[in-house]
Amino acid sequence: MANEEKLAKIRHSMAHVMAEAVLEIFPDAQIAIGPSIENGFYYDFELPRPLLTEDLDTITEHMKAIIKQDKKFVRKEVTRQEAAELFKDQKYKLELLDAIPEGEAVTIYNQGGFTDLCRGPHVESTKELSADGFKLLSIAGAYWRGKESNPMLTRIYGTAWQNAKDLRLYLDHLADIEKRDHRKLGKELDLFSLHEEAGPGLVYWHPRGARVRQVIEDFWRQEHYKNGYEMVYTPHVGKSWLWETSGHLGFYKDGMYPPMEMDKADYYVKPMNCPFHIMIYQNSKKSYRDLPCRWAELGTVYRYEKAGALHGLMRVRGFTQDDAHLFVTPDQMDDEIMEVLRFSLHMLHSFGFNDIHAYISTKPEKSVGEVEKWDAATEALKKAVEKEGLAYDIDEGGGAFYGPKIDLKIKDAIGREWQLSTVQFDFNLPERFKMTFVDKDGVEKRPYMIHRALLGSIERFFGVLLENYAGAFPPWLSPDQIAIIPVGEVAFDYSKQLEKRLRAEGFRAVADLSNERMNAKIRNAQKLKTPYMVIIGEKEMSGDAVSIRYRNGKQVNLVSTEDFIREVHKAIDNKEQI
RNA sequence: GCCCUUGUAGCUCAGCUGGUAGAGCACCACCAUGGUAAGGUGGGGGUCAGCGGUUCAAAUCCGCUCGAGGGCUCCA
Repeated sequence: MANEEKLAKIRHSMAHVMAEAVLEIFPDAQIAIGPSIENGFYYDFELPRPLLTEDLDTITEHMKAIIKQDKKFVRKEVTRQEAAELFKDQKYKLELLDAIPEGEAVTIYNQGGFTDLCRGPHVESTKELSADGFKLLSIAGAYWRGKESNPMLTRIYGTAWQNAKDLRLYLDHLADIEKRDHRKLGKELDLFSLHEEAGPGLVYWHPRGARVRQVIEDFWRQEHYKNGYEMVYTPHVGKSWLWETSGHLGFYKDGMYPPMEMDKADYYVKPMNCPFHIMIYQNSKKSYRDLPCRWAELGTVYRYEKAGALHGLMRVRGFTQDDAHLFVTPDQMDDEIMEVLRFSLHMLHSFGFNDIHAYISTKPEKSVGEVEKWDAATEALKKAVEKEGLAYDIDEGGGAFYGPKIDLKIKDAIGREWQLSTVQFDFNLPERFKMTFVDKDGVEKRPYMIHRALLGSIERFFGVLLENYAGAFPPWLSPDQIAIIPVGEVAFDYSKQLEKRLRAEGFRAVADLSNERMNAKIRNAQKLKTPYMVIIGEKEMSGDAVSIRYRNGKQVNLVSTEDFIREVHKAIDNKEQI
């Protein structure tokens, strides 16, 4: 922790050094804000011209020179008038000064050639900064104070560490992230594609990607049946009545694809599945005996995401939610929430995610539904999280206007967090659709409605899996599980028969009978990250055996085919990574 | 939506300050029949994202549009 504080000081000080360097190069620059952030720092400027990547080199040179001068960071408390005088040419600083609450001390830091309005803290001197422990990474635009209506400033991002070695490690980490990029892997492994000419943000699943998706979906359905859910299918479009009733046309219209007119009615492509599930609920009068209803659907929805927000599979315009809605009586709520949470964890664990953190979001200022309901629901969420012994944070006031929620974030193989599961109460839709059930006392009451998605969306989840495994899926998920590689043409027939035999076992096996040398076939299977490559030559043919080459390069020769089949079954059944 | 960057063959990319396009991989054909990460030879394939402008001449310069990348904002 002390180390984190030290790094934060280094990074914040580095931001000041960068500001000084930028002012040396552009004396007329307006400086805005420059904090330390995770792994580094940034500073926002208003510059006389756009920055080029080459400028980063120049700025870096200036920064190194400043660092070597062993400049002291001197803190000083000043009056507002003094500060206003000091920053009279810096409009953003003056705005910041105005924003400091009356009565609070105004402090400045000076490092010789540069003074900044800043509350600190900083290192004592630039000699504590490492001239080769930092790197300027990128130039970006950022709104002044994060407001879309404000001017766009130029932000320079950098990373800074205590020494060159730590910087090296971090840059290696960045390279690792780049290698794992699901967009790149998706291309290399021939899993999916996007086609701008056919519509941005819409995903095309290739055969190899579709195989993985099938495995995920089959598993998902099977587990849902095991856990008391029913599957439903609902339409992809609905008349405006549906969206007016749900309220989407009122507050979410911009997020929806525009309407199609037919028979004098407007039809909208669904951005959510909920109203459709409610239609099923409304189809008959419900008794407390019918509840809880647990209805699940892999529902494909379309949303108009802003062009700038689209990102590979992670943020798209058409995606499939692994959705379910639970309609429950008030006294079923606690148990149902606990079950949902338990089930979520089970699913995440099944896919190899064991480092899970929960975030509970509570009632925001603007909300619908009675306070008692909010309290009861929030309490149910907390109890469930505590019962599962999950680490959790509470985001006070961070819930949606219609109900509190739990989000689960997992950590992937290289420590990045991804939000997958979400469990949300909804006090809005049951009201709007006037949903009821008849309770024991014969009185019509409102059911509680819970939305939940365990994997989030199939597209995004697939992207997370891809990055987590760096494309090397464990055998149970791998598009191809076994590549059969004949040494020469004499082994082609045998290889074909072996392919048949392995497929009969349920394995995704493919014999490579192409006009290539064995070396090239191994290389190709290796590039596709196929977990098992089995080599078939005369020795194997005569002994009903295979020689296994694992994708990690490990080699086991002349294993009996029966033993190999058992081994693969075991790995698949146990969802092992190899 | 905004800022910066960017758009050359299916993929990865080269093409200096303007003179009507190249490589490797992939694909096709032929030869080679091969024991653990690319065998050889030949061939086909591009209105240089689109539209407009400057110019004798534009992949190259300028403008607009569309898309992509990195950010910001947004993600009820």
